[in-house]
Amino acid sequence: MLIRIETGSGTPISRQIADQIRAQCAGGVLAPGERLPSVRELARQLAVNPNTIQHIYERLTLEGVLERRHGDGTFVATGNQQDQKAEQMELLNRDVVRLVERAAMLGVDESELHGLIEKAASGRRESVEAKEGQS
Amino acid sequence: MLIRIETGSGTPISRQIADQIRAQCAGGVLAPGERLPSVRELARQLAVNPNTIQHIYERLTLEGVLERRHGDGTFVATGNQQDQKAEQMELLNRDVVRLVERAAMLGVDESELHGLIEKAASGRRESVEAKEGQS
Amino acid sequence: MLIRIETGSGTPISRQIADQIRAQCAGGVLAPGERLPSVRELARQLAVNPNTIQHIYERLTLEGVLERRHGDGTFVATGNQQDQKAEQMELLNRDVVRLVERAAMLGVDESELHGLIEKAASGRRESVEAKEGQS
Amino acid sequence: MLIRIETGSGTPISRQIADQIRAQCAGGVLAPGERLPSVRELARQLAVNPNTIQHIYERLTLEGVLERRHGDGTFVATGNQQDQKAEQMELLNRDVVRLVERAAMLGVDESELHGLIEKAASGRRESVEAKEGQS
DNA sequence: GTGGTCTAGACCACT
DNA sequence: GTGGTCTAGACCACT
Repeated sequence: MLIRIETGSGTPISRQIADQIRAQCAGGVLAPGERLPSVRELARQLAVNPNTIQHIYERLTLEGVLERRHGDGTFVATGNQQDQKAEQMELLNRDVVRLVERAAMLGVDESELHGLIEKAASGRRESVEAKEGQS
Repeated sequence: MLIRIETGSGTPISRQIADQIRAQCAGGVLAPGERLPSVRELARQLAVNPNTIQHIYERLTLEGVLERRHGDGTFVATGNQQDQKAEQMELLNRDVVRLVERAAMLGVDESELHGLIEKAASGRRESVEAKEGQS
Repeated sequence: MLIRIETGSGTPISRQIADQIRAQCAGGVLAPGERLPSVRELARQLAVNPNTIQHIYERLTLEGVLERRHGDGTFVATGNQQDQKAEQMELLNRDVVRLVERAAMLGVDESELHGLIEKAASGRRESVEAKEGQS
Repeated sequence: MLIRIETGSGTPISRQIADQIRAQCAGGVLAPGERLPSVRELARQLAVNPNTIQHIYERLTLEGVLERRHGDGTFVATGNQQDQKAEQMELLNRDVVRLVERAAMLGVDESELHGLIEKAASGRRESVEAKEGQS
């Protein structure tokens, strides 16, 4: 599983991780029924405390995004992907609206904003390709 | 001064307000030397506790964004607009990068994202025009 | 707030506490909008770790039973009491069915079970009266 | 042997099964010396992992509820039925007390609770008669 | 080996 | 003073 943490961004790491798992489940990057890394394993990978991951998995389970099987593991919940995707799209759009407003306040117009998006998207593509080249 | 508060968005209102004042000062929507509403007046406008505005003004003064003149009022600080704008642009860009990543995880590609931006921008234009028509 | 913990019953204390708060909110013993003890205060009262209470309050907030206001306190959520009561009644009834089955396996018939209920209910009444007499 | 498993009730299935065997041995539904189904047979009947049954039989043997005869089978232990019944009755009563408290918190009084018990008991009788009719 | 509960304690953000 | 996040680590239950 690919999770990126940005430290010192103000957003708590647990929220960053949860948001990314939620998005990947809703978007299908993580398929329904797929097994997630164990609490300890993901904690090791991301170099965070196992309790933090435990907390995130627990929360996402309550939300219906994940399913936990005691003594077995944690899995992407099956069913209602449609609803989850719709909800995530709504949240994404809300953030787009906020971004546009902040940009306007800074005197950044729409075309400049499209430019920033483009640059970020191409930067992301390169970074993903680099990762894939590694493995 | 135009500030929009989004309740229930997770982001504390004091941070929402401070971020918007910072952006408007950096972007020139609020010009250097311009007088801001009094603590009480802004609190009334936004329907928040005056203490909250008091703390925001204090903090932004420490950051060098605002200037308080005892017995007179609070003003946009003069000078170093350039630095502030650069800093705000960096923060904006960081959020753009995050947005692009979240979109990608949701299976939303770059062109769809441009579409969302466009819709939000035109929505914003209409809402601003409506407000201007009122006053 | 009146919470009773039974140690050594197999049921984790966090579940015992959460169940009782849920029932009291659904039943109206705790009224909508009412302030709950702070995390630290309830932890002290019940002699459990504050983290345990934090966890319980967080979970009940996600469930929509409570509402937390940062820097202010924790409150009984307003609205949908009806649904909550119905849900709690269903859970209670499920436990009644289980109890009846276990009793049957032990060779305890319905009338004996009614006797046990009666004794427990009168025991509870006395204990509550004693508590009220104290204060 | 009649065992009912309720999935998704929070209580682990191994505990549900063990509790029911214990209750039936204590209550005499399973008589002292009576042969239990083999590990594999019971696992097949209940559609659970044979390992789970294996552990349950082991544990109940340690508790003195069952007796395993190598190369022969598993049997209800002889003797000390009295003690077992007393212990089970105590556990049942403890659950009755808890039920009464939860009901009280929900605003359900004693007479309503008797009604729920009655309904559950008559529902159980019907279901048992139906099963007996089948075989 | 997997998840579940609980304690202990630090540091931060908000009103 | 209130809630929010995070680390560290113990012990238990389930497969």
